[in-house]
Amino acid sequence: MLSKKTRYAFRALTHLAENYGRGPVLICNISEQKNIPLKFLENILNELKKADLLESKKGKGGGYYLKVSPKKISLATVIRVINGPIALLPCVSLNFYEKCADCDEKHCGMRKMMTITRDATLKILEKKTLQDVLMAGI
Amino acid sequence: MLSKKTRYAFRALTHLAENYGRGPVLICNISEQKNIPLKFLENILNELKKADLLESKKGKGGGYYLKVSPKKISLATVIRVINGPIALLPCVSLNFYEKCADCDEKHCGMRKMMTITRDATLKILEKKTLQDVLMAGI
DNA sequence: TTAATATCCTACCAAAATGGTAGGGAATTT
DNA sequence: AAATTCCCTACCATTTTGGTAGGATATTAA
Repeated sequence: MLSKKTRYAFRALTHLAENYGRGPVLICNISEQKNIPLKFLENILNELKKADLLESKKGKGGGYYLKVSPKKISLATVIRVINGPIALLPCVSLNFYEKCADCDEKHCGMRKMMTITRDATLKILEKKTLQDVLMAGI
Repeated sequence: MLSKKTRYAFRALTHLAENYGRGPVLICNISEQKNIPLKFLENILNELKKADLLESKKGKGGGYYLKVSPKKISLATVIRVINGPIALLPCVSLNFYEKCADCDEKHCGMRKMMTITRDATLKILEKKTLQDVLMAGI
């Protein structure tokens, strides 16, 4: 399951996607309109910025905005930044790989099943973008 | 990610699958051979029993054994019993559904994306069984 | 009928993750 | 220099995770 934080992140990002190309949006506006605790949102947006998905401006007229088009931000990317691994086992994760303690990876049945599962999941999550979320929401 | 408990459950179940049809297996045997903390394993097996995947016998010659063939136990079933929901959002879960706080389900883009994702994931996890895990491990 | 063998049940516990809050610092604009 | 806005560090309560302890209960065999 995605954490509450990740769901907040998606809500904030779709708001920024709706305002793509119209300049910075204030944290407090997103917070109010999307009903996300202000201080919590602050650090979510900051993490997304550090992950190079957002850009920010300080001072009057400042705020946050998407660094690239909503078409170029996949759901997989967002999930990885805020939620962590997408795979069901660390030993089949592409971005957060960790070796298993006891198993021989060449002959581990679970690993093979989880690899197939990961591929099926990623096929969707890598392809679908913030743009798709917007379009599907109309 | 699957919890450690869920991974223990799968390891225990594959052991029981290997011994399917040969009578009960002792908890302590599974614990030793699969390197799972004994007391923790006790309650994992018990949960699997309550979920109707296992049967048990007390006293000498007792132990645990699969209630049905490894071919009939899907990975999805095991995950749901020990790990919980498979879907990425409660509002798209088939077995653990919960309504979202703020969204109108008919017009929620995220919900639609997560439904597609769930279907892709379940297509694998519902079809693959303990038997497949055994076969893939050879 | 008693001892041995196994599972079953309840309760507890430490460590980590989750979902925040508080308060001030630093950059930018007017 | 004042106002605005993001940025950073630290803290905190609650829940989840990953166990452990100890005895109760059922079954079998002598």
